[in-house]
Amino acid sequence: MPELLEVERYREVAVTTIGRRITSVHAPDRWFLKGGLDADGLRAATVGTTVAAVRRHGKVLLVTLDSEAVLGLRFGMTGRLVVDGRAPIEALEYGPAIERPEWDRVTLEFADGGPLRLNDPRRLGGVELDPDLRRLGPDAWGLGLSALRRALAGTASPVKAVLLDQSRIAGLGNLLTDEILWRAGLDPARPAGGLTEVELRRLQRAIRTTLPQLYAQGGSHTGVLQAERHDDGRCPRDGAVLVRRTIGGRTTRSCPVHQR
DNA sequence: CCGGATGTTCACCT
DNA sequence: GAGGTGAACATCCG
Repeated sequence: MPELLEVERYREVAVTTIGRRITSVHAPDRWFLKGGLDADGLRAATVGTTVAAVRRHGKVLLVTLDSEAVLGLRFGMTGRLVVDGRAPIEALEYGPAIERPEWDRVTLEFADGGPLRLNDPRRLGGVELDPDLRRLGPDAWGLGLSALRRALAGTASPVKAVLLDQSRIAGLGNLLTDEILWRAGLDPARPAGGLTEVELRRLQRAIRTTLPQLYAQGGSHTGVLQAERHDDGRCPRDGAVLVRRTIGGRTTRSCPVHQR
């Protein structure tokens, strides 16, 4: 999905639906509804209610209704949010530039204003009623040192795999994780539980500074490593040819010189 | 034509 | 039990 920076932009446009009453729901794709939810159940839980709050945890957008039901919206890799015809992100980095109506997986229509649509070509996202937030770790934005220490403790898994694990820390995806580890000067394959206190501080600082900076620049793909994500890509810091590996199931690029 | 791409989940191994 | 791998979802792009 979009990583937490992109979902944060979705949140900003979604808050404009607060106070608006839902008049109808379209959910033609059964597969997109998660946790045993079907279109009738979604309709019963939402139609006639008013949007009371919109917030984000990790990569999940949470729409709270005045019935106290909560809709959890996930965007997979290619999910777009469109509200009142406004798409905060027109084209995702790895998604199609165009938008087709048949890719609208869930649509909420309101008594006033245009609809909220989740448009997802690849159907990797989903919508859930009352998602279990206990399955998510603390949000990566503003993550403190003690929370990071807790998240990494007690596992020999590669630090990158742990940063990607949404139940440990919520919000980081593949691009952000590579960028953060590059900035922290840490090898993504290092066992998470084996970091020294000094390294933990470096990592926490990289998380704390990278997220607002890339957010201000326009998203997860605006890191300095992004332009070098190809064969023969070189480290922007010291010029070494970047190493490409699979860690945590994802393509990982890192500098063999300064990431140790 | 083939392989891979900001993600999650699950079955199946080791 | 902890981790890792591959498949599935479906489309676009180089």
